[in-house]
Amino acid sequence: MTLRLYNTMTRTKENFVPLDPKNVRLYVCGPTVYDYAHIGNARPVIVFDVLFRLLRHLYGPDHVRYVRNITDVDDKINARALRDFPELPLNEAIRKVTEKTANQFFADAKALGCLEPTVQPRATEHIDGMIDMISTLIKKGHAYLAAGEVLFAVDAMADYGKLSGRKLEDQQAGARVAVEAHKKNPADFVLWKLSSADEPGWESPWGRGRPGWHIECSAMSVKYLGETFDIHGGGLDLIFPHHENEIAQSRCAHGTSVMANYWMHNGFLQVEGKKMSKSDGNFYNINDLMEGDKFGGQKWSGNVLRLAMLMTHYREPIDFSVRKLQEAQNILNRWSSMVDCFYNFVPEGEDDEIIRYYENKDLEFEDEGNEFRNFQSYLDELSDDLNFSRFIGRVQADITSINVNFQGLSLSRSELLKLRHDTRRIATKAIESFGFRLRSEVFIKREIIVELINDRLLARHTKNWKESDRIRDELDAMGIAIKDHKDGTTSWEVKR
RNA sequence: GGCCUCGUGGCGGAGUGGUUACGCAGAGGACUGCAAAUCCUUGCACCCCAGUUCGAUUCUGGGCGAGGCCUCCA
Repeated sequence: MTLRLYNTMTRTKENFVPLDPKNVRLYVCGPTVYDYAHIGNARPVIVFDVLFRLLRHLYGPDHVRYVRNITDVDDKINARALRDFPELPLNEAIRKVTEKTANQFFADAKALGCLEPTVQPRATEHIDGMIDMISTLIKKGHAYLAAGEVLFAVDAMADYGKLSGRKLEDQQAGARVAVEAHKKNPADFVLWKLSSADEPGWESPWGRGRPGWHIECSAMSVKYLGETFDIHGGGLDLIFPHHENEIAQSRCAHGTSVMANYWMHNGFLQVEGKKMSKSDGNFYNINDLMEGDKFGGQKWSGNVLRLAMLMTHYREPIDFSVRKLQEAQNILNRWSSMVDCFYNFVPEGEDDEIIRYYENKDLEFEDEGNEFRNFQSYLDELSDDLNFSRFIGRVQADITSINVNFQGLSLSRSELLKLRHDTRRIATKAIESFGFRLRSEVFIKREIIVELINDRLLARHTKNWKESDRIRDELDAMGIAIKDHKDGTTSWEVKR
């Protein structure tokens, strides 16, 4: 099955054909590091991680290049630096803010089960590239100097506004674009602006200044992906003006007809039915949800946040709610219990004093399975414009089928076991290779557990239910869940 | 005002010109010292109106409703 993606440029789903299958190239607009990432920021990070992983499966892990930038030059950063570190020199204060924020972002992305992009370039390390590009634009007549700014001239581009379906006249008709005297056209946007002594700045042919917002992505994408590449992604709000302006800059500078062949945009997020905003008190950082008890009075793992985010199709608006997180938690518990049926055994041997369940081994990507269950079918679900709901549905179906007898197939017992084994293994591989962790990581002395369970078996034998329940609670507090079976035995597993 | 997206059961969500996934939650049952887990059974829907059609939730038009962008907010 071919990969189909919704392309904002054409407003239709299209078959994905890479420019070079040996080098599939994806660019996604990353965060501006002035404050910790909120859960709205988490959506594109997770969505495009799924796309990245899918592309890696389809074209091979070494043939996909994913670039996500860090915007570390921005007036909001300056403001934050002045507020948080007034005693430091500005440059130092800015570095403190961006370092700390970027590191937290990396930690958040990792906790959400996302792979690291191939390259994570920082804007401040690409100022030269931006200056070169601006010079080219001036030389080609697409930009001009006015009142200390270098501005992009939208009138010098015939099809400006194609991505957003917006005509210049419409915007002027709306009269919402501020008219500034020095601009030839009110829609012209800044490529470079001069900095005062107390603002960060770099030397340039137009004086000491700093870049406009849009130019950085054009400069970094050409450096790492070339003049034309495959997919450009980001949030819905970036379509205009950010992506529109990126296209204008890149195409006019390089003289190309397209910047990227496919433009993908994720939908927005609400919290408990309302737009997330600081003033409404429903504003949450990713970290708040994982570390604190701010949302629904409990901590939510990156695993749960990831699934909750993917339960809704990436282009649809999503209502982020406690109820949704609880459902995601329930689903993951079910998935995990399936895994435990197979993986949750106590390794015997001399060095098993410490039990370690979670194995962080690399997953293999080759297809495997049988005529009923195979890994490819999971990829097929996602290949329809990242339809993760169908992926989830397939996991559920496969888990259910593990308990089915496959009647009518006249299988032998060993064939049946093999079929179940395959199903379980493939489902596990699918889930884990899309960023979820089903196995827990715990370190507990095994002998302690065994001792407690033996004590409890003794208590149950003498019908000392009070003591029995007390031991069960004690194990529970250690993160161990137990099950009593008909035959009088007790098994246990690590809680998640 | 301009442009764009979307309206499926209590909730999340597939999908389809006709027989209406799946999951969560709920109800009933099996099992259990009580639990947990698991299994079985089960109720509940396609925003409104008109059109096309033998037949529309699915196609077309209109309406209503929701959300987004047009303000360097993912």
